[in-house]
Amino acid sequence: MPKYELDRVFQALADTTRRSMVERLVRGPASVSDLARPLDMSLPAVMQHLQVLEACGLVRSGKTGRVRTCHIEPEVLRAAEEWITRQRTSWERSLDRLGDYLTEDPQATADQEPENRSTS
Amino acid sequence: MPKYELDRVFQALADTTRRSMVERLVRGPASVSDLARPLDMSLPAVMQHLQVLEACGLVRSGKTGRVRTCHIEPEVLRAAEEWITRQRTSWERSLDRLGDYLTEDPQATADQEPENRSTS
DNA sequence: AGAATGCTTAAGCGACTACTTGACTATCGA
DNA sequence: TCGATAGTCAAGTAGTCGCTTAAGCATTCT
Repeated sequence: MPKYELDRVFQALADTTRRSMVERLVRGPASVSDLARPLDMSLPAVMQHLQVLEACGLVRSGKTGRVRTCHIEPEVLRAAEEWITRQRTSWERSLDRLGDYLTEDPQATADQEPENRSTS
Repeated sequence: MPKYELDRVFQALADTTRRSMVERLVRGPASVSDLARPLDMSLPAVMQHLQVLEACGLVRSGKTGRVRTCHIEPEVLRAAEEWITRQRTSWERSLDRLGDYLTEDPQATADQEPENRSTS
C-alpha cells in the first residue's frame, strides 16, 4: 500500500456520509439505492461518494441486471488501520524509552532524542 | 468522540505531509522548525498543516520563549483506530454469519440480511 | 544595540469537493 | 408494450484546501 493510496483512503473516510456507507457495507453487500435510502441527498450524490470509495479500493461493486451491488474490501480498511496502529505503538515505545531515561544512568541514553542540536 | 470529530481526524490524516509530521511526533516532541526541516515547503505552509493537526486534537503545542514545541495526543489517534477496527471486526462477524448460513439449517437464519425486501 | 532566529498573520490563487438539477439509458414487471 | 425502477452522465456552483509571497513581531545571540 503506497503512500498516496493512504491519502485517498483517509480522504474517503473523512466524510460522515461515506463512513456511514462503510458502516452499512461491513454488515453485508448492498445495492446503490439501499445505500441511498437512509441518506438525505440525491442519488447522483450517493454515486459520487461511492466512486470515491471505489477509487481508493475500499469498496467494489458489480452490476447484475439494473442493480449494482457493492461490498467492502477489508484489506484496504486494514491498511489504514495498520498505519495508525504503527504510529500508536511507536509512540508507546518512545514513552517507554522516556521512562528508562528518567530512571536509569544518564549516559546510557545519551544522544537519542533531540535529533537537531541546532543547525549552526 | 462525536462523528464530526472523526471527519476532521481522518481529513487531517489524508495528507502525506501531515502524516509525516505525525510520524515524526510519535518519536518524541519537536519544534515547528524541526517539523519543517525535512519538508519541501514554506514555514507558513507547515504552520497551516500544524493547525489542522491541532484543530482535530491530534497534536498539541505550547510556546516557550520563541520556540513552539509540539507533541501528539495519542487518544485521538486511538479513536480513529477504533472506528476502523470496529468496522473490520463487524465485517468479520458477518462473514462468520455467512459461513453459518451456508452450512446450517436454512430456517435458522431466515430474515437476517437483505434488510430491504423492496419498497413496494 | 543590532542582527539572526523562530514563529505568526494576511492576502491571494488555482485546484478540488460535495453537492445540485436535468436529461438519458437499461432493465423488470404487469 | 408501457410504466416504473435503478442507475448514469454532464454541467454548474458555492465553499474548502494547500500552497505561495510579503510583511511583522517577539526572543535570543553577539
